[in-house]
Amino acid sequence: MKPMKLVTCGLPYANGKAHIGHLRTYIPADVYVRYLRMAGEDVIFICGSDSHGTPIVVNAEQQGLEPKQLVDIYHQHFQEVFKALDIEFDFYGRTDSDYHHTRTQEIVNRLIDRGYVYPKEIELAYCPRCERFLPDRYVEGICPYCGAVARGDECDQGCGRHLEPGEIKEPKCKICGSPAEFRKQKHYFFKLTGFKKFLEDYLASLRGTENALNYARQWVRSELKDWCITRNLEWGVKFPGEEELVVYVWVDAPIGYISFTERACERLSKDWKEIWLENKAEIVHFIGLDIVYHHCIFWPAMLKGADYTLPSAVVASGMVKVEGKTFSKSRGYVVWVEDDYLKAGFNTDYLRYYMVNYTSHQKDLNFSWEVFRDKVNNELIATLGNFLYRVMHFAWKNFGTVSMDVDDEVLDKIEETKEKILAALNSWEFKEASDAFMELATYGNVYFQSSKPWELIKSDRSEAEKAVASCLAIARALTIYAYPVLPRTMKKMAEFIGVDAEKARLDDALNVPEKIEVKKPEVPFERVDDDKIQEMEELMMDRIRKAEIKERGEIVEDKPRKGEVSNNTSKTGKDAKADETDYISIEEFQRLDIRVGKVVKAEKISGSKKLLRLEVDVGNEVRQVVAGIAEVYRPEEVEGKTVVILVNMKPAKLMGVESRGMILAADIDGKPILLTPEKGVEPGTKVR
RNA sequence: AGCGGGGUGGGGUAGCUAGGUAAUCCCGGCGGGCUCAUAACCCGCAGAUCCGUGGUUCAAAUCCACGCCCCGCUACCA
Repeated sequence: MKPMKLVTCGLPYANGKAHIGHLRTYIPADVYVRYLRMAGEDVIFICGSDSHGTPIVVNAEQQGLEPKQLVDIYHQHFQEVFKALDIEFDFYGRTDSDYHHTRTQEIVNRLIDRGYVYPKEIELAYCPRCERFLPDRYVEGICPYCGAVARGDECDQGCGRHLEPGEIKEPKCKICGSPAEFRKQKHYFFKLTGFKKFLEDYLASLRGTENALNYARQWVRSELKDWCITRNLEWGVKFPGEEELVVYVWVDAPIGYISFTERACERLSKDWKEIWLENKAEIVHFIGLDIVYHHCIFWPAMLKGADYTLPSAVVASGMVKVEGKTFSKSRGYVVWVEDDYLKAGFNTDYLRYYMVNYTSHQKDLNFSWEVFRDKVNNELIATLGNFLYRVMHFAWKNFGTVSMDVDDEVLDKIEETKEKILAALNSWEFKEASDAFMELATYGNVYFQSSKPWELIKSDRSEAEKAVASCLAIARALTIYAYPVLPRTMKKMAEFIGVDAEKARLDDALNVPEKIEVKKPEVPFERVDDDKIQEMEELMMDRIRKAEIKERGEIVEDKPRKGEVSNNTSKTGKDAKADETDYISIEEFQRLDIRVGKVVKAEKISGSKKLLRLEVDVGNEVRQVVAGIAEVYRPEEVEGKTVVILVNMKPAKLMGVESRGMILAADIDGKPILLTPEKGVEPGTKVR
């Protein structure tokens, strides 16, 4: 009998809404669990909200809430989002629950009893006004080495040097802005240094994705430091014997994997001790790349110290980019799951497919609305959906019930697909798994196309039925194989041919019944139309623009500082270049004939995504100009607009259309924003 | 700065840990076929000096060195 499997996902921090970056971990994990179950494995799948830590306390305070109330909000939010996306945990807990506190204290006590914890006095930043000790990220001051504005622990914007506590000059509380001071405090440390040898051996045998393992191995090879595991906070798990201290969140958060397992096991009538104490299960952690060292270093050392079962695999997903840019909430490069995606009403299977199929689990995933549209329309619909529908529809219309005399070659192909999926899962390559069923769908389309049942039906009904039977067997296999990725749609499609996808096993794809009764099918997927995508892009552009404006305000303040430090940063290259800019004379500038123009007509250039053909009134004439603004502006938006145009631009032909002039625009990451005069100005007015 | 991961046709992506006929797949472009199917399906064509420079080898996208560029992480934010 195969060992039980426990699959966990990194706990979302209950301090903000779910975004697309979260899904990069949760969707593949859910897909993995669904596949395992279909392969006949016994799996427990758990997760929960990470409720503790300073940011939650601060954020709650700023909103006039108790920490628990804030956690309530996001705990609820995440559960709703997961439900909407068919991410189904056996148990979804929260770390501010009693049972979790109990388990955490039990483990911390074990570590203390075994001599892995010792007290030590350290200096910490304290804000007298907030009456709170400040984590380094909440301390701002001046770097003693280069004079740049720095964070408590690191000169993050200047020389990059690591700062020891107390080293920073003029420390200020980032929350209230008042001066901070340093105070001596007794804290407790975990003897991580004693686990170096253990970790080296452990990491040599730990399974998982290379991105995580390589990173962790490297980390252990370098010098390990003991780990401070207490904080001066009210909110959290009390440290045994110290009323003033709580356990550091990164100690208690992973213990959630244990405490949530306990609760899940209660529901499932299983024994959690078999998993966490008796080493009778495989433990697989799905995490984001940013928390590798917690899961591959601190966490195993703690488990080892407390004599709990060690994880057998750590699977780390790559980063998420948005429209090609680094994911950033503050800069607007973010897709919110609820406010953006769900609100727009897209089928949730589309996003599941995108998250799984875009690229290897370890690599960076770029989310772009255009790619989203293309993947849905050209892959899910054109290849998979179309095949399912054309086959079912044809079978229903012409036969109703089909005798399943299936081509052996087809059965082989179905078997082969299953093998590919299983192999892919084994190496955590979910794209490969989903590519495997997409390939089967293409194979089905080719089979249908080349056997021409629509012709055969007129001459040889039984031959036609054979062809349809083989295609139906493929369609049936597809509803099963694709179910973990596209549960909603595949469940629906499976019903038309009498399959219960939720209960099916992968092996069932080959157990073809003698007859299949086909019900009138519905179209599996709705197309994603361009207008909707444009709407989503505009929503994002708007957000990015607003973020830009906000950031610009900040940059202005930052300027003097940047000048000061530019000599000893690695970024000097760019700055130096800026200083050496070739100046142009006023005469040279005057050679530019820049005028205000009015767009009298605008239309798309067929075959081009970026270009619009404009007719612009520049005062003495109407010019034809081709502008690369179609990605951001629709023709009807541009018509009537007053713009700024370089009139004596050398004429050029773009996509075969002559352009006499250039419309000026601000450039935000390659997206143009048209310039327009601040007051009403007649076309032809010179710009100087 | 250190460490880790990358740089492959117009865009995206596979292969590179076990080096061997100049390379996968999806969009997009072009041409053809089909009409059962959601302008969906099928077939074919065009298009890559596989970041650069050296080196190892009979043979390198694939191994080694140096360089350039992008990204992530660096333990008291989670």
